[in-house]
Amino acid sequence: MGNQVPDIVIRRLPVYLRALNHLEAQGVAITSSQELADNLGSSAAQIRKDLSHFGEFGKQGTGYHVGYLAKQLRRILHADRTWEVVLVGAGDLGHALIRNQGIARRGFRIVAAFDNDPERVGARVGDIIIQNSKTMRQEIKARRIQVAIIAVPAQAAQGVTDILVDAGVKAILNYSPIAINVPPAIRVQYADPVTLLQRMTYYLS
Amino acid sequence: MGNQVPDIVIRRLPVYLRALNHLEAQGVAITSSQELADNLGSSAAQIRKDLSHFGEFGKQGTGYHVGYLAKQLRRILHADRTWEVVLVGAGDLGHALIRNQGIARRGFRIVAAFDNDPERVGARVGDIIIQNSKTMRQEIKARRIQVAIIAVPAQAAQGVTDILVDAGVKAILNYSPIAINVPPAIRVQYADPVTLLQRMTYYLS
DNA sequence: TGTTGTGAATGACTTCACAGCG
DNA sequence: CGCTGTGAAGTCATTCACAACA
Repeated sequence: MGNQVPDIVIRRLPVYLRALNHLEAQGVAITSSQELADNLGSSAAQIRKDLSHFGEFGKQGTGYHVGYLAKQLRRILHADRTWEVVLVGAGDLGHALIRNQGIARRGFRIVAAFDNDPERVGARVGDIIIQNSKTMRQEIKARRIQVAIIAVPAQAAQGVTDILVDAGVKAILNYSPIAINVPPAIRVQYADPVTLLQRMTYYLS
Repeated sequence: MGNQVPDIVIRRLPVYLRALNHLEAQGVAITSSQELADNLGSSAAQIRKDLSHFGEFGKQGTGYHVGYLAKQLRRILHADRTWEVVLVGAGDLGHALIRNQGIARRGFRIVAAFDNDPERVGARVGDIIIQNSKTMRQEIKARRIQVAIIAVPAQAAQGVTDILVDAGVKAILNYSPIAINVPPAIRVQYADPVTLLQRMTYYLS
C-alpha cells in the first residue's frame, strides 16, 4: 500500500465504483467482495487484493459498507470533485455527449465545445455555444482545463491532439478511429465503437 | 498457434487493424513491427508475438505488407463481412450511433433501433424507423441478429439485456453505466464514458 | 460464524535474445 | 544486412488458503 499501484488495478476501480453506486441507489447498505464479484463477473479475491493497495475498507465477518467504500473509491479516483472538460468536434456524437446528463451528474462538466466547421460555430447545444477551434488553445490554457474529449474525424484527430497537449490537457478520451501520439505523461483512453465491436466478433459464428 | 488465443491478444488485434487501415489510407505499402509499435505505443516484440498466434504474415528482413496483414486481421476478427446490429435506446447517443457513417463503413450496419418511449417510436433516423421495444425479441430472432448496442438508462439496461440474450444476441456493446448480467457465452464490452474518464483522473493533479 | 486482508503459490503475459531466412 | 518468429527468461497478475478478528 502506498506503493505504485498497477494501472490494471486502477482501471478496475471505476467499475467497482459503478457497482457500488448502483447498490447505493437500490438502498443496499452492506455488501461483500463475493457479492460484488458475482455482480461484476470478477473474483472476490481480486477485489479484496485490489482494494488492499489503498487501505482497509472492510469489516471482517461483515463486509463493506457500501456508502463508505464508494466514498473512498471516489477519493482515490479523484471523482469526489467536478472536472471541467472540453469537447472537440460538435457532430452528432459531440452533441450527444454535451446533452448527456449522466456525464455531468457524475463529475464531468463539459464547459466548452469546439469545431472547425463555420456552419456549426455559434450554435447552441444544451448550455453551451460551439466555438471556433482557433480559440481552443487559448481558452483551455486560460481555464486550466485538464480533460478533453475528441469526437472529430480521423484525419483531424492528431492535429487536435497536438493543440490540446500544448494547451495543457493531461487526459484525453478519444472517440476517433485512430491512435493518437502523445507525450508519455498524457493519459489517453480509446472509445472508438468499431474497435469495441471487433473485440467481440472474433468470438462469433 | 491454432490453440486457444488469450483474450488479451484478441483485444489488441482491432487496434493493430486500425493502425494498418490508417497506413493503408496514407498509401504506405510496407511496415514493420517496430514502426507499428511506435505508432501505437506498444512494443515490437509484443506485436510479433501476438500475430504469431495466428500464422506467419511477415517477411524476414522486410517487414509486413500493410494490405495483406490488414486483410488477414480482418479475416481473423471476422471483420471481412458486414454484421447486422440492433440498437436499443434512441436517445441522443442512439441517434448519433445510427447516423455515424464510420460504423457502417467499417462493417457494422445498424439495421433496427428500438425504444420504449411512444414519443420516439415511429420517428425516422437516417435510414431506419424507431420501433417499439415490444417487437424487439421477435425481430432479432427473425433476422438472426447476433450483435446489439445498448444505449438506454441504467435502470432499463438489465431488462433489455435479458430480452436480447433470449432473442439470440451473442455480443453486446453497453453504453449504459451499469454492469449487466449475461450467461458465460455472451460477450459484453463496456463503453460508459464516465468509467473511461475515471480511469484517467486517478493520475491527475 | 462469516468475511476481510495478505503472504505464498500458481498462472499468465511480456520481454529478451537470437536462429533463421529473405 | 534487417527483420521476423519463437523458445527461454523474466516480470507481473491472479488465485489460493488461512490467520485474524468483529
